[in-house]
Amino acid sequence: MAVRMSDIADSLRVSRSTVSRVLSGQAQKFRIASDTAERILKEATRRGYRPSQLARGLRTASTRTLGLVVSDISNPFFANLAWAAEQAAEQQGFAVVVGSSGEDPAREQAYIENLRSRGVDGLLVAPAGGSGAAVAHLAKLKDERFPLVLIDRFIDGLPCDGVAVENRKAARMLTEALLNRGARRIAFLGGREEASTHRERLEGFLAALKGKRIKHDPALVLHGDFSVASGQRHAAQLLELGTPPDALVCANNKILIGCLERLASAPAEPWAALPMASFDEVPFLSLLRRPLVIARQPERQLGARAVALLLERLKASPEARAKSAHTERLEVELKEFGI
Amino acid sequence: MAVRMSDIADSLRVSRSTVSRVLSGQAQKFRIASDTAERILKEATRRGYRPSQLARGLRTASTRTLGLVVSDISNPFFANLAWAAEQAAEQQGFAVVVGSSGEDPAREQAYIENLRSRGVDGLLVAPAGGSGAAVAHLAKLKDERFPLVLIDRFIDGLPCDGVAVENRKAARMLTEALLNRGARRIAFLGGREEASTHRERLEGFLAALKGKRIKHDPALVLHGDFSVASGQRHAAQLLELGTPPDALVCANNKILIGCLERLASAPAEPWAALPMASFDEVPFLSLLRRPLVIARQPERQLGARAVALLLERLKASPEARAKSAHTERLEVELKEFGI
DNA sequence: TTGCTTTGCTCAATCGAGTGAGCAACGACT
DNA sequence: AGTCGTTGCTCACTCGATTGAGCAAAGCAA
Repeated sequence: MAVRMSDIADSLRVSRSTVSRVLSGQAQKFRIASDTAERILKEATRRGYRPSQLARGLRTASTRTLGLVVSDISNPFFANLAWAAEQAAEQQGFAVVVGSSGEDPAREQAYIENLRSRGVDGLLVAPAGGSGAAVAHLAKLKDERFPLVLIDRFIDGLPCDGVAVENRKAARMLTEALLNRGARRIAFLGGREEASTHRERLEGFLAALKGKRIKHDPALVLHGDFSVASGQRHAAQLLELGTPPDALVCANNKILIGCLERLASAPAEPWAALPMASFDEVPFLSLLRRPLVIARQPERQLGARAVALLLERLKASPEARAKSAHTERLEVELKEFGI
Repeated sequence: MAVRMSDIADSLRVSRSTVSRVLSGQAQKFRIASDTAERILKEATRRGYRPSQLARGLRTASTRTLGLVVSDISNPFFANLAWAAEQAAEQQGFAVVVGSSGEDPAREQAYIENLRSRGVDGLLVAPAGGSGAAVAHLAKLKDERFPLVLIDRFIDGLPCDGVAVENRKAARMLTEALLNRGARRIAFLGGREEASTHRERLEGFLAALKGKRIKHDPALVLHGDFSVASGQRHAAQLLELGTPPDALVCANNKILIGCLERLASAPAEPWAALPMASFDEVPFLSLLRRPLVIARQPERQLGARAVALLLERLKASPEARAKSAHTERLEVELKEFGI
């Protein structure tokens, strides 16, 4: 169906090798007459030749493709991350194939297997997280020296290249912003306990309280997953409390959304004007007329740096690939909303 | 590096053909002794054999992969669509590779070329739209009888399988909802003029006005693209108007977001309580305390139906592929918010 | 004329899996 | 003993591109 190299070779009465060399820009190196090269290029364009990446990948063991597995593509944070990664990769002539694990380690593993059998040259993974069996497939990648860069989240005991934000510091700053407003009884609406982002953000939260010598009420520290539903459950749980909190910290945007949705139908006092802090942006937070602090993660930078790290590993010699893990932490930007 | 068929064949002292036949479930058909088959399966599992999709795809000219090109993956509408398509395809043993064109026909074309050279069996495309050169690559696909299903948007003069919602009807219903609230001077905040979604929604809007014998003010019909920035520009433009509108219809969620953001700093009268209607959901619309009607598109159904149509075409014989285009229109669900 | 270099290509193997054709061994039947 | 059918495999080509090795022709020098 499609035009092949041999079609071009045949109709120009040259060998496939010559065509291949011209089309891969090696004409000079192999002293192909510039006249021949020109004819080949012209013919290739005329017939709309498109090389089969399958054949090329099979032969060269490289597809110039990266795999990206995020935990939830419907979260704009990851969508933007994916977009940024794609742009960064494209500049180096690499394509990116994106998959979403839905926070399920089994799906994540299936996706990774799938991508590898498709011959991706390297992987970017925002791991669903966990430990033991849930991350065994990631450990295996590392054993096999398969180029892997973690993004957004890390795995305990798996030293590996990776890029994430300063979660601890950011959470601490968010919490301190609330403390400075006079809050003393702050709740933490967390995500998946297994996720490093959850744990680091919780640590930052606790550190801020400790800094002000405030003992925290364990009933105010909640976890679930990073979903809207989880945010709703958290809010519902807080509404049951005898003594309500006087401020909230949400571990990500979806939790914030769920929480706000649930609180909408709560008694105005004290819930309507409760100061809140959260990671990640959400459309029109500014319209909510609520005291709100947001830690904006630099998605574009995260994506671009992760791709850069991965490409660096790809270029490195196999021996060099065993070198120590290089992890980067990017700064967040704090944004204040509301009255 | 990875385990190959011949590795298994060698260590079991059988031929690669036998291994291939066993692993592809053709053991019965080729009368492979069940003992041999068992040994092969066991060895394959033990060594963690993962077939090379590159080699397989090259040989069989099928990768059991579908390509999906959306116009903006950072829009949750498309993200959900992609997710739904992926789930639907997976059930039939197909994988989906997603790409985002960013509403740029040239990027869209590049993406499609790329996916085809990677050997996808078929394509789902939400076209950036336009006409002439901007859609020539889609027309070419059709000429070549390459399996293609449009999704969300159609192309004028390109009869082609596709799935979208009842845009006209939905826009008309949205507009009528505003008219029933007493609005008489309604503005339409559109998207890309080239997109069929824009045009159909505009038609529905105009039809509703006509139904009430209201002559529309051309100054109230705006277009740009389907972005937040565009929504902001639309709102700014309306703010300049001598006679402000008394209600708004937005062509999609991003325009709605941009518009609301811009209106936040507008004089309360009459902007604060302006009734609005829009396509697509956005988080916590319910919290906005604004009269608001939303046409929710059934993303899951859209994705699932599109995949079903595409797989149907794939199964069809090449001759049957020339059969007339089959387009489906799904119903939207209207949701009311606000006071 | 012989020998060497340079130019400009071609040959053929290779990547990993799929597949039509074929074939040896064995039992059964005439 | 010869023929046939069945069982259980193997052989070798193929997909489309890449690549090391090799080779004919032309140019040039001795």
